[in-house]
Formats: sequence, structure tokens, C-alpha cells
Amino acid sequence: MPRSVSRSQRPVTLTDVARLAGVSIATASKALNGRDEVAPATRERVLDAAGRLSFSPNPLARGLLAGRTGTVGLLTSDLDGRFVIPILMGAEDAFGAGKVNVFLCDARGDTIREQHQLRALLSRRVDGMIIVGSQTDPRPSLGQDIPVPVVYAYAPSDDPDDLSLTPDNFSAGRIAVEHLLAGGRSRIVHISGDPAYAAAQDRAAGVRQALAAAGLDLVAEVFSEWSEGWGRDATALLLAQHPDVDAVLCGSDQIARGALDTARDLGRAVPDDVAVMGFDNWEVLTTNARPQLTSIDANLQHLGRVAAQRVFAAIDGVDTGSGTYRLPVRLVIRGSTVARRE
Amino acid sequence: MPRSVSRSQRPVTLTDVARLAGVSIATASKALNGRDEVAPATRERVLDAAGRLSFSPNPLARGLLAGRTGTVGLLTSDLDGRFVIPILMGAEDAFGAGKVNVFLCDARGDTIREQHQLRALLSRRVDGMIIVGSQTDPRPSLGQDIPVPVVYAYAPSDDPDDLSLTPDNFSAGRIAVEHLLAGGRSRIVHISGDPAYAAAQDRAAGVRQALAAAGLDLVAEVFSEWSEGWGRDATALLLAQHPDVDAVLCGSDQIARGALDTARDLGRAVPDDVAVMGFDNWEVLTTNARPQLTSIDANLQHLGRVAAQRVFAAIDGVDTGSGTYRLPVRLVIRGSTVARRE
DNA sequence: CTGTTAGCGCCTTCAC
DNA sequence: GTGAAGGCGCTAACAG
Repeated sequence: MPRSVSRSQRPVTLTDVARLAGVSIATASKALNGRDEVAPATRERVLDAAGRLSFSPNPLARGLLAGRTGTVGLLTSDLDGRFVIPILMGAEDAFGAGKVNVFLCDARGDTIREQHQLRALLSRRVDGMIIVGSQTDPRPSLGQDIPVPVVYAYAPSDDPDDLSLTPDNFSAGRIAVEHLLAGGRSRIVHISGDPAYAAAQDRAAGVRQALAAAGLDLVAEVFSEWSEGWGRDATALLLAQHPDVDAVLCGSDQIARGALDTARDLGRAVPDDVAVMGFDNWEVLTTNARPQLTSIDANLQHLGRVAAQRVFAAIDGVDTGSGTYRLPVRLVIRGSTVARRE
Repeated sequence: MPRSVSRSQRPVTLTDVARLAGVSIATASKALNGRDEVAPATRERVLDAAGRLSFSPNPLARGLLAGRTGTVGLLTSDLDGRFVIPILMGAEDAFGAGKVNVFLCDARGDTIREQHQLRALLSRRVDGMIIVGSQTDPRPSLGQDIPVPVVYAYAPSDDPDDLSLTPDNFSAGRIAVEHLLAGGRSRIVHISGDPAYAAAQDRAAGVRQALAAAGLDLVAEVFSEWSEGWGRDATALLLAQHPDVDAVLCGSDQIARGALDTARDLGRAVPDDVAVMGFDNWEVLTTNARPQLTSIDANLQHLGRVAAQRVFAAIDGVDTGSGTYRLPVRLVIRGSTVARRE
């Protein structure tokens, strides 16, 4: 006969440990929390008892007393999780797995729903919050009357009194151009996505500035949407108009995949005749391309780690400042810009 | 001079509400919880007071007493979040946003880390857990001695006493073949990924069974890895060996993208000369392909919703059974298998 | 060094 | 119909 499922077993409490160790619960508490007002032998007994009962303190009781829950809310509108997962991982790293846990809520890009989730998180008494957006355009602030520290990640807040962390897209554009220039390219076209996106504008500004610094101009700059199809069409158009182009800088890896397709269709060798670059370093797109796609990585995991550290610091009362910080990005060189040595 | 940030304001408690309403905290509690042992007029006063203080009960205190926290743990090993995000969304839908919140933990595919996160979640007294894997192969059970209900999603547990929900990959293979047959295809090759994956084997079995039912055989079946590169190479090889092939069924959208590339390179028109299909319905790959890629969607959001419902039911003491349930998948038809009408 | 006491915020008997 | 008292599990004061 199967013994009753453990589902019914009452969780072991500090009282159980204390009883087994033959001490009071206060002493047991001190011993387990490493306070030094307890005799080594006693501590030994308590730790042993806790071990054999596999005791773990109830964070609810602890939090009730401390006024802290050891939880953080991650509120996202990033529907496909492309940004939020690395940020979550960075946050877990920074918090130290186990010490802090993360409530993940998806607002589905809906303001009403976001407010709802926000309330839910606050009523759970999270110690802090990270708000993740799906694009780098400023988003409406949640306001200053939130009783816990808030950090905006990826999408900055439109209120300079908030603290926001976002990738440095201006530098991203600059770094991309410098890489192309270093490879001997000089006749560069820039194919980007929706011009309404701050990411598109910021990168474009970085691109133009880096070219200007080298005394050059873009051969052409076009915007439309973040899709492979647009990458294909735009590349065909621009290569026809400007046959001597030697580099196609694309506003996203998706656009770049389209550019690679068209270059191939037209018999332009990549990278020998023309270099192609993307942004985002979305692995599924970059490493499966032929040739593999050079891209700019936004270091999102690092961004998540920093966001978590800031929240953490703010919880501890440290003033972490405000304003929008642009975090460094990273060039990832692959075969689409640099020829393999034979 | 800026007034002190609201950060310092103590959260409002039931005591505050009771004082404002001029009743005892017991009465306030009853009024707010809709117990009928309280006079309508009194209830009104209490609700009003709670409203103007924007009181929300402290879930820690409530959970401490009730033994329930209204939280669920989602423990994932799905590094890129492709599966876990739809499952999270489904779970949120099923739980009802706000009533239940989800702790998301990433085990990074590491057993040690998983154990660690598991302990953390249990010590937080989650009411239930959903374990999400990154492939459909059975994974080691977490065991039966977990004091809360556990449901395995995507990756089933290897213990039949656990409850597991996973996509029906056998039917997926069958449905794919039936779609190709319905379109008049009969000379089909199957290019799949790593044969060590249950997903590859299950789909292949479904494929063969559906073909056998139609009195047909696969022209060829090859396995290697889940990459575009393999899709390109395998397609080139098979089309050379079997020039009369009229359909390339691929084990993933990535492989299918490679197949489309090769078909194009070889001047085979898709879908007129040859149809191409993938699995997973990964939008970024399917909708950007040319032509757009027909695929099989695993209905992960639905799977997440069901998983959450099961956890929910089990929390309420309903026996939700055990074993591995294979949930229906869905055919998504696009241009790579069906010609547009001109 | 150890144990007793009080209380975190809430809910639930049980008197009144 | 209402309020006083006890306790959920834990920690921080204090006494001993």
C-alpha cells in the first residue's frame, strides 16, 4: 500500500528544528543565521537538526517581519521574448540565484494590462521592478509614485527622472561603419527598417557621423520595415542604381538576410564583391546565413545584469541616479564582411 | 523643494483601514473578504476607507496563514525562450492575470542549477510548478516527493507517475504528409535533424505511417542536425539523386529555409516544381521566406494554458491524472506548398 | 551564551 | 453584527 503522498506533509518549521536540537526557537534562529551569540557546539547541533529535517526558512514569515520579500518584478511587453530572456538571465546572475526570485509578467503591449500587472506586482510587495520594452523608443513613464525602485531596460522611460538602460545604438552605427572602413570598404549603402523607430534613427546617425569623420558620405540610405523581404527588395534596387557599392549595412539581421539573398541572386560575391552587415546578432539568423553574418550584439544579458544591480542597489537605499544610460554594444565579426583566408 | 519620494511611505495595512472606517480590524477583514456577518452600512464604510487608502492586503501575511501563496514556479531549461514565452503567456491566461503570479527561473540546462532553483521555489512556497524543457525527449523526473503539484510541459518526465504535456509530433508528421498528398505530391523526401531527438523520430514515424496508409513510401529520409546549412546540403544531394522529387518535408523551419535556398539555387520552382514544408512555425523564419513557408504549429500557448489549468486543478485537490499527454498540433498553410491563384 | 517576549499583517474562532 | 484574542513562522529586543 502506497504511503500517503508527501503532498500532505506539513513543511518543517523552525520550531521543529529547535525541538530536535533541544534549544529554543530563538537560539535556533540565531544559529542558522550565523549570528555569533551562540556557542559553537549549540550551533553544530542546530545545523545538524536543520540538515536532517531539510529545513528551509519560510520567506513569507521572514519577509513579513523584514518588510522585504526578496522578489523582483520583470514586466515586459516583449512579445517574442527575444530581449526579455537574456535580461532575465542577467538579472538572475546579478541577484544570485535563490536569494532573489523574479516574477515575470507579460503585458502584451497593452497599457491597461500593464497597469493591471503593475498593481498585481505591487500588491505582492516586490522589492523592485524592471520594465522591459520591445523597442528602444522612449515609453511612457509609470510615474514617480511607485513605492519601490524601478529600472527601465531596453525601452527607456520618457521621464528623465526615471533610470533607463538601453543599448547605445548611436555607437552601434559608428562601430559598424568603422569595421567596414577598416576592411577597405568606402561605398556603403544603409538599408534600415521603420524610420519611426529610435533604433533606426540612432544607428543611422552613428553611421553618418562615422562616415563623415572619415571624410565620406553614404551612397544611399533607405528606410521601410524590419523584414527580409524589404532587405531583398532594397538591395536589388540599390545595387542596380549604384553598381559600385562595396558594402550593404543593414538595420537588422532580418534585413541583412534579405540582402545576402539578393546579392547571391545577382551573382555578387559576399564578402569579396560586397560586404553585408546586420544588427542584433540574432543567432538563428546570423550563424545560419551563408556566409555567416557579421552583426552588432546589444549585450542584453549584460544590460539585464546591470539593471538588476541598479535595482538591487536602490533597494538597499543607494541612490542610483536617473536618466537614460546607453550601454556599450559589441561587434561580432563573421564571414559576411571578412573573407576567409584560404 | 521636492517632497520626499514616496519610496519611504509605509504600505497601508488593514489596521489603517479599520481605523479610518472606525471599526476593528476583524470587522474590516470580514467586510473586505465579503463575509456576510457584517452589516451592509459597515461594509460600505470599510470598502470606502480601503478605496481611498488604496489598500491591498499583504500576500505574505495572508499566505503565512493560509498556507497558500498564489504563486506558481515556471522552471525552464529553454535557453532562447522560444518555447517558454508562449507557455508563460498561456499560463497567465489560465491563471487569470493578477490572481496568480509566475516565478520564472532559468536552469540553463544545468541539473545542479535546476535543483537549486527548485529548492528556491519550494522554499518560497509556490503552490505548484510547471517544468519546461527545450526538447521533447523525456527528461529525468524531479521525483514524487515534491510537496506541490508539478506538470511537465514540452519535455515530458521519464516517470509515468508524473503528468506531462507535450506536442503530438507523431500526428504532426502525419498531418504534414496528408497535406502534401492532398496537394497532389507523391514523391516525398524527409530531411530531419538530429536523430537522437524524440521529435525527429516521432515525426518521422508519423510521416511513414501516413505514407504507408496511402500505399506510398518515402523517396528518401535523412537525419543530421537542425540547421539551415544541413537543409541546403541535404536538399542538393537528394534532388540530384532523385530528380523527380515533388516535395521536401523538413524536420524544422530552419532546415526548410535551407531547402528553399537550394531549390532556388537549382532553379526548382516552389511550390510548382517542388513543395517545401517545415515544423515549428517559427514566425521569423516562416513568414520571411520566399515563398512563405508552410509549417506545423505546436500550439504552445494552448499547451501552456492546459498545463496551468492542470496545476490549478491539482492545487484545488482535483486528481489530474498522470502520464504523458500529446496535445494536438495545427497545420499552417502558406505559399511553399500551395500555389497562389493568379 | 540562552530563553522569554513581542510583534510583523492578516484571518478565524469565539465571546459579547 | 461586532470586537477581542490567538496564531501562522520568524526575528529582534531584552532578561536571565
